[in-house]
Amino acid sequence: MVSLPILQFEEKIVQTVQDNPVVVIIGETGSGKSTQLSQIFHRHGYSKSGVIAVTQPRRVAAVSVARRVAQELNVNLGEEVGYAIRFEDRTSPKTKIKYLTDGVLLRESLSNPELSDYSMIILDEAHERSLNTDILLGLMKRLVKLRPSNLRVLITSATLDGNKVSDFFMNCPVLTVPGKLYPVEILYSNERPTSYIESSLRTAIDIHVHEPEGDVLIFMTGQDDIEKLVDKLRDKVQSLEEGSCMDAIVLPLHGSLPPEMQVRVFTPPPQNCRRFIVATNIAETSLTVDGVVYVIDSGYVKQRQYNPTSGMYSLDVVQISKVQADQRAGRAGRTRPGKCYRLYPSKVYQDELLDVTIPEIQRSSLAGSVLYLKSLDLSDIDILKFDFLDPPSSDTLEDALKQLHLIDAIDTSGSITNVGKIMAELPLEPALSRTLLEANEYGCLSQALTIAAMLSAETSLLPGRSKHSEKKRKPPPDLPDGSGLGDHIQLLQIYEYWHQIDYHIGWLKDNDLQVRGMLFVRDVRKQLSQIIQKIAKGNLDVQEAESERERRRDYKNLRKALCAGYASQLAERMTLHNGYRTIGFKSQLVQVHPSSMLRTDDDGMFPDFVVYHELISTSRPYMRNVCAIKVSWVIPIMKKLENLNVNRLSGGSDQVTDGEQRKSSSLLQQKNLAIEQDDRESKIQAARERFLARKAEREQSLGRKAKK
DNA sequence: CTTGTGGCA
Repeated sequence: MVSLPILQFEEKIVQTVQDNPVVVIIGETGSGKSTQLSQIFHRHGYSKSGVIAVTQPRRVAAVSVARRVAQELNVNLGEEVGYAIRFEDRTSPKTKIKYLTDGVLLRESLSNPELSDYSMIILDEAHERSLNTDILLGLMKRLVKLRPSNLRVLITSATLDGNKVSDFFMNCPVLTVPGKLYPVEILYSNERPTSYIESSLRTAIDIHVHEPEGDVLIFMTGQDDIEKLVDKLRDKVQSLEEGSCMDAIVLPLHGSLPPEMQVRVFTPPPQNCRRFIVATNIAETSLTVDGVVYVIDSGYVKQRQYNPTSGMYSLDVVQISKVQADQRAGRAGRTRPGKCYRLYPSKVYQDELLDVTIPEIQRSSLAGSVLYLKSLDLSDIDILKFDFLDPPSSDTLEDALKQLHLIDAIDTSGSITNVGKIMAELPLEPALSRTLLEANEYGCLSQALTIAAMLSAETSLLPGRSKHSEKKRKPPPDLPDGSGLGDHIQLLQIYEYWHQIDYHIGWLKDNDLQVRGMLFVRDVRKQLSQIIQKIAKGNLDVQEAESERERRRDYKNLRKALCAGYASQLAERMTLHNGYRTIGFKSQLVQVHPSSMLRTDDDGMFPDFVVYHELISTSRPYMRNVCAIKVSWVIPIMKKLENLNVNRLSGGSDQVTDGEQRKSSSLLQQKNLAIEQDDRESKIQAARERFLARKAEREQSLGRKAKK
């Protein structure tokens, strides 16, 4: 503990912080910055005038670091040293050092914009550049001007962008604290491999045969590649001559692995046995595997990116940045000197890899973040000019404004509305928070809460189609089917059934539903209910009786509420086939994702209009999680689209550009088209719906009986 | 006719 490098710099750090409102600390791995900085300033009296806050990008980190600091100070966790993460606040009035996720700090800033409880805010791991960290960086820049005398801000970062952060904070001082990593020898390939699975395999076996003991960590891009390599590696290791080298264990490691499989990497291997851990970038920062001496770095990573013009996400394999490459290499030097095999030439590292990873804020939809910033009521700030360390493109900001306007969160001049203010208080995507408010008007809040919670679950809850299993798929054993109306309704029905059987875990397992995910959903739903009750200052019906629901099997009100929430995520079916054209974004042809529960009518056709939760481009552009809606609900949204003026939303000039004019006239055509369709098909549509509803009811009651 | 890098309120 005493040997932590950072303690040798204590006086220097304290002195610098005393003289400067913002200081950047470059602390390499093992410097002890996460546990020591807070204690240093606690010792020097900074906790007398307020709490010292340390933010972490991840919940496990906030908890584990707080635990360690409490131990080192020999106090009970939750008293002088505490932490706060979603669903769990372990702090008390005695708390002087508080570890929290940056998401929690953002929420706190909503109710107390000056964050007056804190005398010092330490943004740890800022180089990871999470969306939340980036917003906090912008807020901190304002806050130190508001509280120059009684707030100190520390930002920890990586070597490669310390100066950039310093520039952002008016050339604040940068202190570098060495780490405690052992040297890592970097070995490059002569050329880029044609298949990096094969290349990883060769390198791994080479290490196994020729290098002394020590575990091998291999970075791959995703689950598929990991499974392939794990299989090949196991085969190869088995085929090696008995006694020619030590034993080997091959372990996969990625986020969709069940927790009990993930923790296997924490049990040390038996004597004279080498472990190969084949991992995604989860092992870059989130999980630290002890005993790794060799790292194999493919040089690639999977990244999700957002296209603001089309509203479409894609998951692409891209080259890592130098920061990531260095981070990966560092994983080999935690216990003793190690080696890192980069499966690309040094020239690629030098010339092609970006210095730092493109921050998340430039790769995501910003509707939620923009709403958040608007709700802070920073009167002097035009959102397009908000001072970000790396500003998002104006396309992304305009897209966010447009989406927010379509769901009534901001008015035509871009100011936040009362509806928007309430929405911002809910920890949800704007589409879902808007749905909740609308559902409350229609008397189906309880159902909407469930859907919002289900869609908040980070990973997919439903069973995926396993590839190696037989092709004919069995109908899902017990799962409801959304009455054919789509995936939102199915998610609702699944949760409601689980609720009825008292959250029985066995039922989840029997139906391949993720237990962890569903428990998370239950927590989220509870939290959302509490927040919305508090906002309404009254008794909202968040736990509607089952008998009530039974009478409305077509979920009409609920679907109407979804339509309001997803006003910017509409699609219209093509006349002759089941493809859809998106409305609102640059119009594109998209398909209903094949996993969807949306049902076709007797002619094999999907509904004329749907809302979708997400556009994702994989093998083709798909809508994931769709819900059938009626054309009459769409008309008012079309009208709004037609009158939309993005320039005004962003507080710019009122003049309509040529481009805007063209856009709105084509929207007008869209609208007319929709009305024609309405006339032609409304009767048929009504008949279909009645039919579907009846059929669904029949099936529902049949399903129930069969179970009993 | 088929997706899931990693996080967070």
